[in-house]
Amino acid sequence: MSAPWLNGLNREQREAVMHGSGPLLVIAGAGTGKTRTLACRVAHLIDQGTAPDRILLLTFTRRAAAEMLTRADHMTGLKTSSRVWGGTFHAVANRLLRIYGRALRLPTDFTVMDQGDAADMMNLIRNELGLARKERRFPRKQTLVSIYSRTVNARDKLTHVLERYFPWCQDDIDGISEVFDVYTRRKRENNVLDYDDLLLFWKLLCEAPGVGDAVANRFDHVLVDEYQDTNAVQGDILLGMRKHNKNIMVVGDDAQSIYSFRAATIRNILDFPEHFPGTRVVTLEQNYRSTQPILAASNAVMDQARERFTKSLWSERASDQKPVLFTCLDEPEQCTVVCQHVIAHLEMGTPLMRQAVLFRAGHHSDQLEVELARRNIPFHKYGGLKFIEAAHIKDMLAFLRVMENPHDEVSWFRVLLMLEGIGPRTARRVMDELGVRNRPAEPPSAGADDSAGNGDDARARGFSPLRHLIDDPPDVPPAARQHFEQLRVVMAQCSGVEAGQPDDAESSERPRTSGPPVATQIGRLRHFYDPIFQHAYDNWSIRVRDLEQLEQIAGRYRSRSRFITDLTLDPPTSTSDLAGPPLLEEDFLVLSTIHSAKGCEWDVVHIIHAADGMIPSDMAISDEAGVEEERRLFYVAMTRSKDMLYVYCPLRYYHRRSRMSDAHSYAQLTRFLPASSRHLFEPRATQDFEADEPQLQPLNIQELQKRLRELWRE
DNA sequence: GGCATGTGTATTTTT
DNA sequence: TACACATGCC
Repeated sequence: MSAPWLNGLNREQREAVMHGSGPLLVIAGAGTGKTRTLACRVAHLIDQGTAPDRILLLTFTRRAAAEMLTRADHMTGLKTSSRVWGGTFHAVANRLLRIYGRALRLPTDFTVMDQGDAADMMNLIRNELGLARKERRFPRKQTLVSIYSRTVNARDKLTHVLERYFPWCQDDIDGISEVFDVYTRRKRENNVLDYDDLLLFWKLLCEAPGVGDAVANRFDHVLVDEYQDTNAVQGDILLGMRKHNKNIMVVGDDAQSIYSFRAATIRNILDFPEHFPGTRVVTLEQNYRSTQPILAASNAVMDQARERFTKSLWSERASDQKPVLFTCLDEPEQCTVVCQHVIAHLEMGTPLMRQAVLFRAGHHSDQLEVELARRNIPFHKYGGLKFIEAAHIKDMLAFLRVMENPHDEVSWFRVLLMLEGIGPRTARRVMDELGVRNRPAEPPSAGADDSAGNGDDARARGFSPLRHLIDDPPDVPPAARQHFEQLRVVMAQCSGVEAGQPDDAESSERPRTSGPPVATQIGRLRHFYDPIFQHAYDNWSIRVRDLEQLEQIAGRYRSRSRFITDLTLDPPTSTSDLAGPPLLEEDFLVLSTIHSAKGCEWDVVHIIHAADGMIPSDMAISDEAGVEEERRLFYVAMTRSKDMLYVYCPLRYYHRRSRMSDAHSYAQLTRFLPASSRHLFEPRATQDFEADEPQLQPLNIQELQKRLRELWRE
């Protein structure tokens, strides 16, 4: 009675898939068929009679969830996957809170702030409190968000977070906690949630008497992928979701934990068996992805790790080809050689899409991108600066956000500052006159059983800053008047709030339900925005394409609310996402940060900038844990490769201070490839290199040997 | 009060 | 290189 999709699984995979009830921990090394196992598990559960909508599949990206569910559909031959609750923690939190949020006195029509919005709000508060004009430099907005986020996600004390991760901010602790205090309140006043709130409120939801059980009981099975990269709050959420029903499966690999900067903690996976007594542990060790020499080199990197789960990955994929360690003179040479190798593999039959160039930081590929463009090699870049972070996209979204949530101060501020003749002062006054912050407070929840919550709408209704703008616009300086009037008109058109309409309860606070389709709204807004845009940005002719793309994406949505939320929770990761599925004949090389490459695989992988200071990043080497994470990062990069791995290290970096200067410094090969593991690689370099800089090679080896000795002394 | 311009500085990874 | 902040002019 073995289902067809069980054929071809190995013993351990089958054990995980067929697991009955109760907690299951799958330690899945790189390339051991983790995705397949999860997909099979979903198929199996559905086949055994579990209703698809009673399965919760938590993944790291929406794409990962979609892929697994599609695979599950193929196995069962059913089209049920769309009913499974699949997605990231944040996306699922958003969905649940819109259904159950009322129990926490959380209005269900909140909007979600991304990190940029959160930073802007921090900045507003920072200025309001007069902290920007201190004699000493107060932490920047982005730093404030990082501190806040870590404190929340790690469930840590501010003092400890500052001491450990932001020691240079310790003197400002009073100001920081004041900012956070206002920030927390302001988010409620503005009816917005940040990323951290989504998790935090989900956790609170689980703990709320009555509703907590209702939320948990909604699911018969909870499955979690990439469990090594979850944080303390996410750990709590799972505990809360499985208080009674213990059907939970988590899959992860401690050797691939690379998100500690987002407060992810390895403790979740290590302590899982204690949190869920009776856990069955299954370890997947057969690697189906990489050739044996690639695996040997990767394992050698992890063998030097300070602590780890012992597992020994093995592969049946024999090969004579060791990974190539290519020593380049400098970065321009690295670009040249990478391009040559990419073309060579293409000519030998590996399409560009089956090849990837991986790097530590988004800007590490800057020079390569220029070179690829020069050679007409098409590529798509993942990670790094995203579409959604571009100023003109944020501008356009600010219009939509204001209409969606007229209490969103950050977006109002952004919108008003776009108008010529309006600066921070006037913007503040206009917002005050519109009553942006005067959102009627949610009435106290009558208690646990009040989840159906009703009747509290009356207080929230009857008043909207948007209606105020349309019916009774505040006065603005003469220079801004015409512009402001145009804004008023376009907002009225797009929001569906007609001037002079009676203040009827259905439409006054919730104009969002009416109005033209989102794409039409964007089109109209662009009429208003285009002149502003062209004035504000020198390179507007390039950026205008982004606005067109935004309009195009909007065409897929009926609801403005969904459009904004999706864009915030699942932003397009590369230009490819924007164009929809690529044409069949279209081939492109993948450029990706290592973080964004998680879970992916390619036939040929090129890791560039394998130099100390790049991998590990200079920013991360101040403490031991940081270096260890960089090591795992390098390991993740190496194990993405199936057939052929190139590791490149430029030996010389130019300082681009001035064009005339040829100042440069010498780099060391990454410390993760000490002399002792060098035999696992095939060394290559350009011929002229040794003649050019003969003294470099011995110098490096000495230094590396010194580090190796230090390792032993530990 | 807005805005253009100049100066100093810090610079990873992402939901 | 971009951003935060100061300065000085309208």
